[in-house]
Amino acid sequence: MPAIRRADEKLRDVSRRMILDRTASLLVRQGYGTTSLRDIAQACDMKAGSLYYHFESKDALVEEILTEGVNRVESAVQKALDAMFDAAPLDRVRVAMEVHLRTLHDRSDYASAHIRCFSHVPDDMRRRLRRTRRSYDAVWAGLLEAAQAAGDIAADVDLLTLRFAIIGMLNWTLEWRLPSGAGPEEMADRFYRIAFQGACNA
Amino acid sequence: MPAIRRADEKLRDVSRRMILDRTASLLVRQGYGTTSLRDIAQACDMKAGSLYYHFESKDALVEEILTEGVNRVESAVQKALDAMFDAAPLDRVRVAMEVHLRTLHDRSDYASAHIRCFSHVPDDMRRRLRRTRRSYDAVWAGLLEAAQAAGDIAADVDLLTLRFAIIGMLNWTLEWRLPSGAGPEEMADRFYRIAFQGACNA
DNA sequence: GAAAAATTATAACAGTCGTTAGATAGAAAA
DNA sequence: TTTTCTATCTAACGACTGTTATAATTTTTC
Repeated sequence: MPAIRRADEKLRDVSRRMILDRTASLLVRQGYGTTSLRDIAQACDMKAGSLYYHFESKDALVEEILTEGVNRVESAVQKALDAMFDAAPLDRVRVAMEVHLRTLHDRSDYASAHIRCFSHVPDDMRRRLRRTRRSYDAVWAGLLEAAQAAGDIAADVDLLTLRFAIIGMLNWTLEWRLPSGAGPEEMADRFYRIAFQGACNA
Repeated sequence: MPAIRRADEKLRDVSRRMILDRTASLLVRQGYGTTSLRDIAQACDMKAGSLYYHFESKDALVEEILTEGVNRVESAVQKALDAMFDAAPLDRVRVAMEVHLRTLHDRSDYASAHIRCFSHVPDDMRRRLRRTRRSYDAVWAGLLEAAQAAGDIAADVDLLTLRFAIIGMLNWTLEWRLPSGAGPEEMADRFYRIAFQGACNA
């Protein structure tokens, strides 16, 4: 189907990836229940039945996307943190915010699809996704605990609430269009400034 | 249908309100596309066709719920602000956060349904909902401008970003279960402390 | 009580849903 | 070329969708 293709990658993998990509985009815009297999097939220049050569069901296709959504964010953040393992705790938090936000707004829609569709997906799928999330949650819990242990975060700040606040700020950006001129990194820095130094005059 | 009913309220209005309430609850849990009229009817101990006596279409029913969702939050916040019109700008912000969060987590699901379903609703409905949102956005813009004009918010803090951050923190609480023991008001206070004084040691 | 009005149920419509089995085309291997 | 495997299409299945016209029922009015 694609005109140009590296010799070492199978058509199978290319089509599979295309289906995943375009389905993710549809999921972001239309949601889980409103996106039909025929919608997906049309976006891939295919027929609905052909999708079953690559995926055993609609839910299997969706679940793979949403799972990859979390995993992409987690591995991007983890990679950035590993490259600065000896930095100051709060710097690590700031970088994690930047990478999280950048991954959310990059060209692919996997992470956005996860955020947009998570709560409306069938119960058993959501249960499995929740397990996948937990690993990423632990990354953040560790980051904030380290910063508080180092005395950089005030002792009376509840870390769970702080984590809610940070992730909420970042993920909620999907609901707005970011101010033109301010990329994800710039926005993340502004959020960092608000959450850690506060919006008030010091 | 309901066993007990005040003498001065019409059966029509009671049924209509019940349909709205229960549909809102379904929308929160299942989303727009996955909630069928037969689901709704069953939740109301009715048949799907009977819903058309009260609403001219599924979308009309949904739109009324989502619109009321914003309006409830706005009027609750506005009412609280009117009762403290001469308070310090930041106190007004803190109270707005509390009322917003409390309305989001009260027994009715209108505001939650709006937040959960907004992005997956048909395009024309979403356009109209966006107009409704604008009025509430203006309330927040005014609140923050006043606080910055009074010198309570640092001059170099971008107010649009701050608004994103605050609304994002508050609305994202729908995706977690709030820490047991901390009600909406307590959580709002913690968020206020984070956003305005910062999580760092001063 | 009967008559009128308001509210819900019934049953079907055309269309779409996820899914499947089998046919078909294309590329790779022989 | 012939054969074999890969990838997609076709056409249909039963179930479900929003919606409608009409009938039945309940509630209110007299």
